[in-house]
Amino acid sequence: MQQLLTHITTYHRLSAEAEKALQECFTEITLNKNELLLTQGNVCRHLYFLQKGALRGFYNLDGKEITHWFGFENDFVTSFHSFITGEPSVENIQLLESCILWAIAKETLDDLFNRHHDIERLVRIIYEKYYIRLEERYVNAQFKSAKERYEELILQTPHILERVPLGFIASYLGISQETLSRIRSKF
Amino acid sequence: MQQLLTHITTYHRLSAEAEKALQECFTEITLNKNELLLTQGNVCRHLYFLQKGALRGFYNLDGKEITHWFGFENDFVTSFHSFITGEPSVENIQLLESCILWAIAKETLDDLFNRHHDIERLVRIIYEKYYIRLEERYVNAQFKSAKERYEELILQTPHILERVPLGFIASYLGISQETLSRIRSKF
DNA sequence: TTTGGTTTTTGACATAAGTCAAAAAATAAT
DNA sequence: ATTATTTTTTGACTTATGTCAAAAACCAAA
Repeated sequence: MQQLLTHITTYHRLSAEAEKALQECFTEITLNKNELLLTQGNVCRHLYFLQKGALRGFYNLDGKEITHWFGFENDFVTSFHSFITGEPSVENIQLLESCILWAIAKETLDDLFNRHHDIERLVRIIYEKYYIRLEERYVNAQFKSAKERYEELILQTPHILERVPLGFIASYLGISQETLSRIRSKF
Repeated sequence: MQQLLTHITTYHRLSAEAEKALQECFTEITLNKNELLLTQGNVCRHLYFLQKGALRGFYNLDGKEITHWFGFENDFVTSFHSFITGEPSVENIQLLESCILWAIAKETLDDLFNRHHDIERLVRIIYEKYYIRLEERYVNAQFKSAKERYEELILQTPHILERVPLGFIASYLGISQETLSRIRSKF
């Protein structure tokens, strides 16, 4: 919990009361490797803070699993579309390692927003940062070669190679595993 | 201005006072076709609401212009990264048609946030919707073929073909103009 | 260790998309 | 209308990446 509180100060400093209220609204969850935090078809009613571990978001397309994001320490994770719209999720969230997570339900968060302007500001600022991150990913996906995308990924998340199977990384990069292997072989 | 006020109610209904305050903070701007709303290297200090017209965001890469987004009626536009971080923009915003815009400066918006929780909520909700949109674009960019991306674009923005030269559309789709032409020729 | 399973790499070939050059079509200017 | 300019299409060829199959490397138990 302390880690979550410390982490959010990198975005915005909360008042003591807001911090206390926030603290009371998160619940600790631990799950084991390969377990699913969310299964497609279900509504994702929670936002999670990933304290320790790694996970991936993936969906099924023509019988193949497409990994479209990874989560690591200090990431906020959820099936965003489902969480916001309340519609069933098209994606699954699977643990790549055993994880410690902190969960908050959407209604609880909305309630916090009503009680503490400060917390809504915090989330507004977090959204801004996450939006910028996604914009960067979008530009990479659309306008860079497979090799460039791979190099960019290693730069951004150097630890990823030791923690995530190459098959998932290839999928995330939008290339076949064979192509990724060949890119890697040419140092 | 009325169009802006009406449009934001599709996201969140403001109190009368908040609406009044908001109204006073936007300034009307009209610009002609081909003019630049923002030039790379400059900090983008404003958020704009596009009442009428069309524009594009593009940046230069190896001497080529990469169009990475379009704006149309009722879109909020800015160089988001620059607007949020205060760093010089890497992108340009150019008018594809003569436009009517409403501008608000970042400090003015921050001031509104302090005075009206309600307006910060509105923006938080707008961010959520724009994030979801961008996620969809990302998935298209990364995991779909050029043909699929084109079909998706036509579905989302049917009017785009009459308003935007194919060269810009090809760039936006991340393909060469020749490839786009060939996709189109096979109906 | 040895075995069995998973993950990663390699090879041969197929396909999607890019590049360069030129023609054709559409638009704008005289 | 006629010419000039820009936009779009077509053709020939190249390159990046995908697919399928098999081999190799790696890992985890027994």
